[in-house]
Amino acid sequence: MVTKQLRGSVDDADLLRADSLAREIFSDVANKWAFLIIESLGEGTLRFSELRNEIEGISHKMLTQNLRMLERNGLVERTVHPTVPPRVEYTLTEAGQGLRATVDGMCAWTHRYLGHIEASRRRFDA
Amino acid sequence: MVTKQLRGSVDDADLLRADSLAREIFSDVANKWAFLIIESLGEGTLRFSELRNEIEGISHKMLTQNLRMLERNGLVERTVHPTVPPRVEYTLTEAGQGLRATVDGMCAWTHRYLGHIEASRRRFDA
DNA sequence: CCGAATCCACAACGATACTG
DNA sequence: CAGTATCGTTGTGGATTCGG
Repeated sequence: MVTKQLRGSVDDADLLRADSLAREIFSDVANKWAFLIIESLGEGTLRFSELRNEIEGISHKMLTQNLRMLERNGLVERTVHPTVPPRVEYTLTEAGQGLRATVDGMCAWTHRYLGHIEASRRRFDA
Repeated sequence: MVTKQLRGSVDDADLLRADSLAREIFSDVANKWAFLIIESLGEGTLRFSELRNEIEGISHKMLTQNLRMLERNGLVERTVHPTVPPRVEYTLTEAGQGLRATVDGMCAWTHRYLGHIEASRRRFDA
């Protein structure tokens, strides 16, 4: 019983830890720049400057910041070619590929309901 | 030919408009609170206060703000019961249900790669 | 119970300049 | 070309209060 209680509390602690971690990951990854980066890298490896061109409106700073974050969470792999000028390439890891389906799903959803949403907005704004 | 040119430019304009709208929707919806709200409403209608309890750490303000935004975009329907005290219920529309799959996918992904991510973080932070 | 408005601390972001 | 650092501005988000 004591064992069970102990086991129980350990499991609870683990669950709590896992939950807070999950929440943290959610906060990191569920933002528009991260999604757009993943979407862009979905088709293959890209250089920093290529990403910058691909994703309209993203600043140098936001791109580096989000790439670091995605790298830290293991969604993106960064490889530096020690040439001159330097060449840095980014590619999705397996985990990153795993999220691609989600992001693609959201893109599809957006286009599917575009008209719907536009209409709803007009109604609401009146 | 003129017609074709005209048609062409109209289509281009439409595409541009659609793209910027899509981007706008992305900016609105691809944030953690919106996702957590959709996830919570996935199981059925909830009151404001129930949502507040369900979603740990969300402030009164963030909840109202995001609910308005989701309502404006037609993902959530808001129904007020004119009782006293007032009772306000939120429920997913068809469009909202459409996003549910995406959000669920992300939740599943998070739990699937939790260990992966934790390890990657430890590596990176060294 | 729900929502809107106010105030304010602090984080996000863009621009710029500098390094390898 | 890619990354870091700094600075100034804007905006976000929490706490609180008042109103329906």
